[in-house]
Amino acid sequence: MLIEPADFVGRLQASIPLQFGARPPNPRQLECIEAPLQAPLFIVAGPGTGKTTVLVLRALRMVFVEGLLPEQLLITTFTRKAAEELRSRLLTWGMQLQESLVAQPPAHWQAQHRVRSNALDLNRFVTGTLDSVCEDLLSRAREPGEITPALIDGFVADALLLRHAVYPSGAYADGAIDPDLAAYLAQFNWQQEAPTNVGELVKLVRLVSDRLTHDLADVTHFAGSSAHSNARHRLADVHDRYRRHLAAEYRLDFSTLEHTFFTRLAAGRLDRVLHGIAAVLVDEYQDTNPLQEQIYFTLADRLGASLTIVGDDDQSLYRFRGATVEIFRDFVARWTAAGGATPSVKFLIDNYRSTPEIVAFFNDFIESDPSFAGARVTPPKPRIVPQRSSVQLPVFGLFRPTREDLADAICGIVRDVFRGNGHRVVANGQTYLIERAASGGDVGDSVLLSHSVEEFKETRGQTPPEARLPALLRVRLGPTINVYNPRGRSLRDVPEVQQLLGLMLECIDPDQPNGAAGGIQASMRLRRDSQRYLPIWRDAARALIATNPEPRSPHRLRDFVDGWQRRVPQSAAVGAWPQEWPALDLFFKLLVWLPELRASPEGQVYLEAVARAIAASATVSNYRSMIVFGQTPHGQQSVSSFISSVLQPLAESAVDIDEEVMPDVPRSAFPIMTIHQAKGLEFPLVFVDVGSDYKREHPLNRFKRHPTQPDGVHNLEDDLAHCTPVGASRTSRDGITRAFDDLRRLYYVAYSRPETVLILVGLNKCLEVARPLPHVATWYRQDGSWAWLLQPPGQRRRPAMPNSLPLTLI
DNA sequence: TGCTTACCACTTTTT
DNA sequence: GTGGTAAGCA
Repeated sequence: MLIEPADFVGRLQASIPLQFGARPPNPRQLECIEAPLQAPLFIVAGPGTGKTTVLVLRALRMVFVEGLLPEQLLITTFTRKAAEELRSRLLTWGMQLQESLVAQPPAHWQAQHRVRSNALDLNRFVTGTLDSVCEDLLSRAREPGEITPALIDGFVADALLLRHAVYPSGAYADGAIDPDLAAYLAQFNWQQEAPTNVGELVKLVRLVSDRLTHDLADVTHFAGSSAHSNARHRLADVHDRYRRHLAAEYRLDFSTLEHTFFTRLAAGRLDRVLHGIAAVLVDEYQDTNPLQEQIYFTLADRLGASLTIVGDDDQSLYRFRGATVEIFRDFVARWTAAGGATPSVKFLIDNYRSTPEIVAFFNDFIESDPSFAGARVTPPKPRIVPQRSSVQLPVFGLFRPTREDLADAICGIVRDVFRGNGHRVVANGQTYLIERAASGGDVGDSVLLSHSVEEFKETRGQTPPEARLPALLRVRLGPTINVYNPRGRSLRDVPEVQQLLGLMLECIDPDQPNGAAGGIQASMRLRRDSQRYLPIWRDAARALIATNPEPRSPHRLRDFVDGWQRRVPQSAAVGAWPQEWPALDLFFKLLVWLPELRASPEGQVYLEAVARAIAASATVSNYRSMIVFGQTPHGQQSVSSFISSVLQPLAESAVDIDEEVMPDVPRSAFPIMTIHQAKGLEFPLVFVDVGSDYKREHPLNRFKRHPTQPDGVHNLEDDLAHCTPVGASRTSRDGITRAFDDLRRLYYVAYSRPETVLILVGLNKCLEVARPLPHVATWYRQDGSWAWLLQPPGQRRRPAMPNSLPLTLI
């Protein structure tokens, strides 16, 4: 024992004082940190209660007090980002503890303690997402002569699924999808539409196949069901072919990675690499799937490892990828049924993030529909207890007649708060002042959370796309305040990216001497999106060239492009045009004329995505994204190769942006994010969009506010219920009810993000009583009744306005 | 209250 | 393109 149990907390406070706001861990947190290792520990932790902190401190206690080595701890979480955060805290706090031991050795220490403490290698904690840990351990468990399976990404996996399973099975033949299969799969598609092309077919087959794996389904049983018998047999065949192909080629996709890990683990083939693991700690357990649960159970069982589970059933958001909140909800029962010792259950309910008003709001929200109670851990975690003191600001509601008015109002608040002296609100005879933090508050302290961050609604007719709230904010806040919404627009639609891509295209593939547009491009058979976008990009480039942008020396943009088109060097110092030129180099040279793209945070995200697309093509294209000189076949083919392998995917929106490029959202820009992205984050000022899109009660948008039918994913769960062990626990609540549960959890996450100010925003329509717009976010219940509208006893007439608003309208 | 016509809306997330 | 709700009118 390096540290006496009683000394541990003291040293924590001394060495990591800021974490608890110079306050010792509260008694509940301490109980979780110190709970004995023998029994599994199940922690239900509400938002802002420091659950990751507790997990990290429990891990450190295991090392410094219980005497485990870092390499004996396996700690997993759900996303890469969370995993990085966890690891960084383990390292920094662990090192601070180590330093405190050097500076002030405990009284009982002898020489051996110092040696042991110095020998502790905190880098050897086994941490990561479960997938990354599985991958790592599988490759370490490799026997001599055995081939290490390679992990493939979703794009490659789908290509293999199509080629080696869907086609050979006959599910798609003579240009048509097996009608039985299409009819069966329709129920799992959103809006219940049958797949009409191979792309949609693969997506749905992937959905079912992955789910069969995640749910540990009995595939024979699945195929043998009487309903949709043909389709099920076909699907089981596709599933089987795909998995056999992957196995034969030593490849793993994400679900087979976990499954392979599980089977080898159960067969004892991983005992060598897992030897010594004494504790397994899992964060975000509410998003665990059945296969992952069995991995954890088997790990704990085979290794006799101590199990610590942390999560919040009310914050489970990942059903679409197999997350099964029931596994968390029923953990105690499932664990004991599997033969485990009775777990110790702890609740963390002290919230250090939000003001009492905000905590009361989300507490009331989660309890506002009695039908949700059955979705929660029993007994449910108690109401969250606010620990911050009030700053005398209620939760606000900002509702306006039109989207434009709403955008204006939001902009006014953001400007007043971050560029002015604060925003003053008079409501209910009171004056409230919303101010930025005295020490360096900036726009990045606020955020707009929305179901979708898309800036434009694609309308199918000829009408121009309609601007959504994020687009209106971008225009109204600019140019003084930038918006940070890199996911709001497809790369191909961003004006600056269009200029860049157009310039590249103009350089490598100029018009023919006779004036025909894009010589080589014109000769290629391009798909529809490319035919549409390539000319748009060229136009954007020409318009930019025409403005003669800075810098104009040593040469103008026009001269640069002209030089490239004629393949004549600009500088006399360079003799002839090189035999081949890397496209990436052209890309970087052109950036000189695109300062916006280089300077803005969004621009950097876009640039990274385009650069990655070019680099990726270098690995698949024959020309390695080189542009070859001359009117030769190679010269032409290198250009057409670039167009088809780089520009075509960009035109088809097949290139994803990666926000990890920006480790932190820039402080000076106004961030807009989906609620999913905001999970785990906190902001002083949060706008939650509860209804900027809904002009009327319309059936086509009910699914995102008050569903009338289950979503595809709920139907899939129902359909597979009979052939998977976890099935019955899911279907104890029917599909439509689970759809409501999901919406409630989504807005619970949104409402628990703010530290100081929460403002619900939407159109006036949201508050109408005469023509109601049912929405879970505005506290409508599943049965259609409205928690904001109380019927006074004895009165027959409904009130004209909601009369039980838990927020202050501004 | 019943009928006709105008209007509106058709995701999101990750390993 | 489609299909249902809102709103106007009798």
